[in-house]
Parts: sequence; C-alpha cells; structure tokens
Amino acid sequence: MRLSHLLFKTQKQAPKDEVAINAKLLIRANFIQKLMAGVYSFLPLGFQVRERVINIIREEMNALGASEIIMPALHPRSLWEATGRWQGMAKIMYQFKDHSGREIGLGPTHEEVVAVLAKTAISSYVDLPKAVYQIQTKFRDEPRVKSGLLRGREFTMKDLYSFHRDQPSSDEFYDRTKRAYRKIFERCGLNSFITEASGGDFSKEHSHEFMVECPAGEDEIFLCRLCGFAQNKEIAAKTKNHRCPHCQKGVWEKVKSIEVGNIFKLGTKFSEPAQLFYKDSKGNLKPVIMASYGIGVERLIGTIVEIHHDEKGMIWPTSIAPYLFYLLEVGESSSALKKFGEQVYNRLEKFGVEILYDDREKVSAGEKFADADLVGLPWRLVISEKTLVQEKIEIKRRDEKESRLIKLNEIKNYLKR
RNA sequence: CGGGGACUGGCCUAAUGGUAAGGCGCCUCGUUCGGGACGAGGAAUAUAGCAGUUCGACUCUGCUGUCCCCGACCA
Repeated sequence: MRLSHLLFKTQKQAPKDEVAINAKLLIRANFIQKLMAGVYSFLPLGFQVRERVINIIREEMNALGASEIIMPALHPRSLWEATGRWQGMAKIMYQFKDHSGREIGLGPTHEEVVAVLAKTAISSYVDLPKAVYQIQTKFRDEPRVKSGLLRGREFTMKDLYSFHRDQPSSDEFYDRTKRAYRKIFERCGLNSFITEASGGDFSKEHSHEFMVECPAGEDEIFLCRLCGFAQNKEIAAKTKNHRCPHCQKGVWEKVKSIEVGNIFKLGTKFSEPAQLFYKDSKGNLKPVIMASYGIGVERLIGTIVEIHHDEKGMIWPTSIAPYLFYLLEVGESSSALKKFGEQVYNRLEKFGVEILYDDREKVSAGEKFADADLVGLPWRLVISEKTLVQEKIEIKRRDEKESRLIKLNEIKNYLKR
C-alpha cells in the first residue's frame, strides 16, 4: 500500500483535551477520529488493526466449534419485557419510538435475541450443545464515556452464546472458552489474568473477567503473581498478611487493570423467559442451560496501545500491525534513489509482502522517520544513497535501536506474523 | 447522576476590557535532503451558542451546549 493512497495525515500535537494515551496516539496517527464522546470512526490504518484483531478472535471462536452469525441491533421492546430488562437496562439502553410509535431499543447485548433465535434450532437433547457468536456493533448509553477507546457508547463486541443440556456440559465449554480467551489476548500481545467477579444479575456464581494490568485501567483487582489467582475488588477476599487466599504463598497485590473480556454462566435466566426448552431422552421438557462470553474489540485495541507504545508512538505487535513494513527513502530525492525505492516497493508488493510505502514527495526524512515511529509498524525499511550503492536496504525493528543492511531477498526472513 | 476544568481556523497556542496574532498544517516559488529543514509569498467558514453589563467583550456575569477529568454507575 502506498501512503499517498491512504487517508493519511498525522498530527504533531494531540487535541489538548485528550488525556488517554490510546486516544492521543491513535488520533495523532490518524487511525481513528472522534465523532462524539465515545463514538469513533476507524480510518484505513485503524481499520486494518481492527480487522486483524477480529480475525484472531474469529479463528479462536471457530476453533471452539462455535459458528458465526449476525443479529440485529434494532430490538423490539416486547422481547426485553419478557426478561424484565426493558426497565432493568433502561438507563444504559438507547430506547425510542419509530414512526409508527413502536418502541425500539438498540441492543446493548444479545441474550434475549439469541434465545429466541435458538428456539427454532433447539428442540431436543440431540441438538445440544451448540454455540454461536457474532462480531457486531453494540450501543450503550454509558453514564460516563472515558479514556479514548476504553469505554465508548458505540462499539464492536464479539459475543458468544453457548447452549447446553446440563451444567457439566456448560462448565466444560466455559473452561474451554476461558482458555480460548487467554489465547486471543496473548495473540494480541497482552498478558491477561482470569479474575473472579460477581455474577451480577445473571448468576449467584462467580463470573470471570479477563484483566490486563495497566495503569490506565479503570478497575482494580487483587492478584497473586505466583499462582495467577485474581479477584476483582468487589469480591476480593480479605487476607491476613496480604497473602494470596488461593495458594497462601504469593503476595495478594492490588493492581489497576483493564477488563478486556468477561464470561458468564447464565443458567436458565434467559432460556426460561424465552421458553427455550428441549426434550431430554426420557421425553421431559427442560430449560436449556446458557452461558455468554464477551470481548470488546475497540477496548482491546485501546488496551494494546496502552501497553505497547513509547514516547514516539505506537509499537504494534506483529500479529495485528496494519502492515509489517514501513518503507521510506531518505536523502536527496535523486531519480536513481526514487527509482530504487519504487523498484523495491513494487517487487515486495508483487510478492504479497505487507508493506506500507511512504511515497510522499516533498516530505523531509525527519518527518518520515517520525511518522514511521508514530504509526509503529514492526519493521522499518530505509533506502538511501548508502544502501543504493550496495543494492541493499536497511531494516530496523520498531522497538530496537540497531538497524542493519540486508539484501532484498532476505526480506523473506521477516515475513512472519 | 454529583463535583471540577476547558472551549480562539483542521491541530496547538497568544491577545485579560480597546485593530483577533503566531506556530503546525494547507497553496505557490526557490533552496535543502539520515530524525518533525530553510527563505519568500499566499489563503482561510476561528473567539461554542444565546442573553446581559459596557462607549467598547476572546476577556466580566448568567443560561445553554460540547469535550475532558474525578466520583457514582458499569449485563
């Protein structure tokens, strides 16, 4: 991709009212643009990141055996009346009337809708277990939007719902999903802690939150680095000597963190109101056991920026970087140099190398270097008089200082995501 | 929802009661060419909105809006 083809315009200074690092960097680098509080457009580079994150999530969901669907954002009031959540979630749910006076809500979550949907698909124990997920826009009238992408009003959520005959089946899938979630976050360059939390409205049992330790986080959790046990501060056990209540050995430490995912055992809370029943092998009608599992895509992206950056800009994990290479030329833009740059770009592009070519003219070398750092692709390729005479290119990792010269065909050693 | 702060061209900042100015960015020309280069020239839908005080308001007062921060809230 040529930089000149993108909507690309960086800013030296972030808008003064932005405090959150993720907002400052993503806006400066033109990955996103704020339309209103908590509502963002994703521009070409931001869109690429979002797509890559979504693909990782999708791969892990498919590996679980879940199938992808997509459900509407527009929900009728009646559906939400059945579970009592039209009133229960009124504060956070956008609710309005359409032209005919029909009452509509914008979906903040999809338990109600998915339960109805499952009614047609599930009638017998042989239909179970099943799991479906979607990657879809959610709307929540958050009382307080904050921290750039970390808490918005319109955002993409991957929500997974599983359906089971009984609790053991649900528990087994729940545990597999737990592992899938950790893997997703790990693939995105994040170390997450599985944290016990209250079940909220859903369940008396604990739910689990996936927390990433980060000073920008709005949550506080207690965790033990020794055994990995963690609880959020609402339910955290009081401990003697600040020792881990689980292993009794490690320090029971309080840290700031960001919730990047959460999972709930729903039991029959949604299946009963929706009359989602199945017949067991003896012909008895039983309510389906459900569980739900969510990941906020934009929040995940914001978290990655909070964790992976330096004073110059973002440092994207290779797995989700918008492109692998940032190619630029420095030195006087003699025709030979420019020609070599074009040649290198065209050859790499032809080989399918994921490369972003800073082909802007009348832009100083310093500015290109600064933008390369800000955008934060894993590798920077530089072409100059020095490299031209040797018919080589200079390569440098974004997070390392040293660069070296390689022959063009050696690029194949750097293609791995 | 309670509290606090901010609001001047696309972005940052100056003018604190008296001609709305500068930098980045943008356009033109020239010189540069390994870390946000330099010179000359140019353009711009800018004082958030509405009232009020005043001879005169970016500046003071009130109301409204928007954004940010702290707290509450967060299936």
